[in-house]
Amino acid sequence: MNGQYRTHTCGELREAHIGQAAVLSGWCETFRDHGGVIFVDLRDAYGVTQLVLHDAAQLKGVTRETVVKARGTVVLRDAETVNPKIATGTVELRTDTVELLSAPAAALPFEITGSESVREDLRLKYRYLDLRTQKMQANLKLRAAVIRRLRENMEALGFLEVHTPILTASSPEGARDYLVPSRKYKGKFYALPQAPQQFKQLLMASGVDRYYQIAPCFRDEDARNDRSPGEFYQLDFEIAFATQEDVFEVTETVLYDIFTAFGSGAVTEKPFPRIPYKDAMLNYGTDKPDLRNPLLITDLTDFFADVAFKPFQGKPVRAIKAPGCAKQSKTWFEGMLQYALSIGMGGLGYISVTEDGGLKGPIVKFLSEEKLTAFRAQFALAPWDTVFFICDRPKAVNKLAGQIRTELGSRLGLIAGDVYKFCFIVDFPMYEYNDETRKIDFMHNPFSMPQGGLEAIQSQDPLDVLAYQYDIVVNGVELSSGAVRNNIPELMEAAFAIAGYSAEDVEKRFSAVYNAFRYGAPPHAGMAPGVDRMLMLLAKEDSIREVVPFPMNGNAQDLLMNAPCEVSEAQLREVHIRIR
RNA sequence: GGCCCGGUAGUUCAGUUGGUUAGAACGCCAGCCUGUCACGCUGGAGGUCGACGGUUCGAGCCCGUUCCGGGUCGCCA
Repeated sequence: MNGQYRTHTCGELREAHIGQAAVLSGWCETFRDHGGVIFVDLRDAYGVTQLVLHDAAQLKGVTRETVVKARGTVVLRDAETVNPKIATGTVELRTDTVELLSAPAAALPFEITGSESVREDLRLKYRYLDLRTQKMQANLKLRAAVIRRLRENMEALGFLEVHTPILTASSPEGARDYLVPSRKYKGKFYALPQAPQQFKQLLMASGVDRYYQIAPCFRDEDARNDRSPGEFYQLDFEIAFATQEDVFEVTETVLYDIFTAFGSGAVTEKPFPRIPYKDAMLNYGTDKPDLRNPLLITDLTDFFADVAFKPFQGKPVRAIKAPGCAKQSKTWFEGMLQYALSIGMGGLGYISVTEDGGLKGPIVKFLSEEKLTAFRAQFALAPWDTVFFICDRPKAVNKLAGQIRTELGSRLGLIAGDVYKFCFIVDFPMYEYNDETRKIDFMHNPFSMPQGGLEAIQSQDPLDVLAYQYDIVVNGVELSSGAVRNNIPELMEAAFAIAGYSAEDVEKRFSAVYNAFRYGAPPHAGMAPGVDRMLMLLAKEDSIREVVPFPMNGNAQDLLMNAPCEVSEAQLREVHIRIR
């Protein structure tokens, strides 16, 4: 520090500095004017120091959040006036001169220390004020530290960082693209990449062995609490000559390290559980299960097949045992029923175990003695247990059971807070049936390698073909999809043919990758965990916007910079666009 | 794009069955105060109740339209 603006930061002074002359610069956070003595909390990025003045004239023109330079002497505070809440609380700066370094700050649109409870659009419009809070400063620092550590991890594992283009070609599949009009080529457009997917596959064909990048991704889709509109960052990586397990090993190593280093809770020990998609849908009712929730879903379709209970006849039935739940009040059960109705269920049946071990509930009388015995045995029922039943159309029953499982978990307080439960979901189906178009579509990534290769594509029912396609999930949040890629042009043609694409379509739509793979492409696989979602989990934030420095609002507007905005006629003319 | 909820002071909110001059807290302004740290005390300013239209003797409140915000579903290969 050159001493012109400061000799110390506002977080630095301690008892060792007593008696020294010091110069501090920062924002005036609060004033406490006692007439004869005035206290000012001076804040900078490193902390807060109390200034003591004896003449109000020294503060002429100084308002809250005005930036000033204070010159004075470090003095010890009396024992009874020590402030244990701040690191500098045993000392203060007896201030001789105060000099304005900014214009006097205008009246604030909201109180900075209370910004968390302010309307989000107002916080975003004045983001530079919002970012002054301790919490947002901490989130900025966390973001930098996590990204630095991600890089360190990937470098240590031998990955090569490669930057791929931001201005590239529109891709026909997937999310809506952000388009950029071309000036030199009338009627043509660049697009911002939804992900560097094709580039990283081209890098594999280029002889790069292990690629990674903290990659910006752009998608013109509507926002969610865990989904930024417009743009977000992924830890994108791809490995040549790799199997699914090779990718898992990297993912486990990096995520375990990051969540252990920056999280506040136990992290799943390696190896993370691998759960087949089909099992996840059956046992948890979702492909992104929250494993903190101990409740499991059981398939009781066969059990009820010969039971004369009308609502369950001819439909799949799922059950969830909630230990001790029968002790809940009637109101509690009412609340669960209301929730079930709100998600479109017809009702929510259940059987409870009474204190003396008896079974009660409207369904009991439809079950024979043998059935009841089998029921008790299957669920190892104890007094006060409750088993809930979910019955619906085959398309809906798993999802509904999953929602009931989640709701029961949270209403019964079964979700532990300080723990990160990871799992891989594996063996996703390659295709799914689209009810609307009555066609077979790719379920996830069309570039995934079908399990069983060409033979499976040619001989199996397409809806039975699995892909080397996987997700990494933590606490019910999907961090990323990934896949072993299809690197054989002939197999790509066959896989696309099932979804209704001709070889010409494939060559036209994905010409770069398709052509590259004709000249020798190694087998490869990869993944791309979302950085913003990681940060959201690590910072324990409910909204992804809390960990993004300058996020757009939910309607994809930048309220600070006023984007999107109109542009001049001249600009439009240059890029051959007329607005109608 | 569908559905649900909301819009009252700079901010966060209250506002009863439609009824006198629309309130509180914090912030802001002025004054007082020599040990506070969310300082305290006294006083003051600050409102097109999102907008437009309607019902009514009378609308912050009821109805319609519209704008804006939030959530959710669609969407996110």
